[in-house]
Amino acid sequence: MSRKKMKLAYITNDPKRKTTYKKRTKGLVKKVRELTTLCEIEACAIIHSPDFDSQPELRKRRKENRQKELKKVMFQSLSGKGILQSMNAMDLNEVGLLVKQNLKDIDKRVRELSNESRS
Amino acid sequence: MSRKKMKLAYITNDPKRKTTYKKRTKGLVKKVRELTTLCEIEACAIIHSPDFDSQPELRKRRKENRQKELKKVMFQSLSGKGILQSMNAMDLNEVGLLVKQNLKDIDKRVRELSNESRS
DNA sequence: AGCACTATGTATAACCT
DNA sequence: TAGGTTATACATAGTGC
Repeated sequence: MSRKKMKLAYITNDPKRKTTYKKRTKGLVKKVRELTTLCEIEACAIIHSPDFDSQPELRKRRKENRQKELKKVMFQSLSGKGILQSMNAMDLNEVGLLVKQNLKDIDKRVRELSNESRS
Repeated sequence: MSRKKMKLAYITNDPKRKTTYKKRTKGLVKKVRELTTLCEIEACAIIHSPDFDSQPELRKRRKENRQKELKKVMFQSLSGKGILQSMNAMDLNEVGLLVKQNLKDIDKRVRELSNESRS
């Protein structure tokens, strides 16, 4: 978006990608800030920063081994068929209630079992 | 950012705010899409859409009653002292591991208590 | 309400240091 | 590699249907 039009595809060149990542992340954060300010809503961006410090293989393994739970819950489920759709359908509170309910259920189970133990 | 410069403050005018919300949300989603594509990273934006369909009072109560757990965990904790800082410090995986660990601990407790009950 | 337009402000890719 | 500059592409506030 500046001196040249640029294809919207993965930037294979490492330094270039890193630069773009930094610049665009900064811009994105600013946009989120503005949106929250202008409309007084809650919003945040969750960005999984690229792992430039390790070898490609290790990078890959890390990527696979980590980011399981939250990624699944927040990224895939919420973004589902694309971020746009998810944005419209997504309600932060709804997800919060779901999580809370899960924890409540588990906690309840714990308490019930505790009582069983004592009786 | 177009015909006039606009102050970066809450837009009190409802229709205007709604329009801005829609336009900017769309733009934000596009930015997220581009970032994930260009850098092949995982990223998503979580936006709590404004509640225009209810009365101001109801709106307020809803806002208070809902969005507890996830908002706290994701928005306040992660964004902490500001989104910018959180962006830099934030690692999706780290949070995921935290959540996972919590669930694991609870599950472990449940299993232990189950054994106690049986013995 | 929602779309299309467009003048203008903003973000940023390529450079440069 | 990081930070600053600039030409250009993009986002969007205001507007009119």
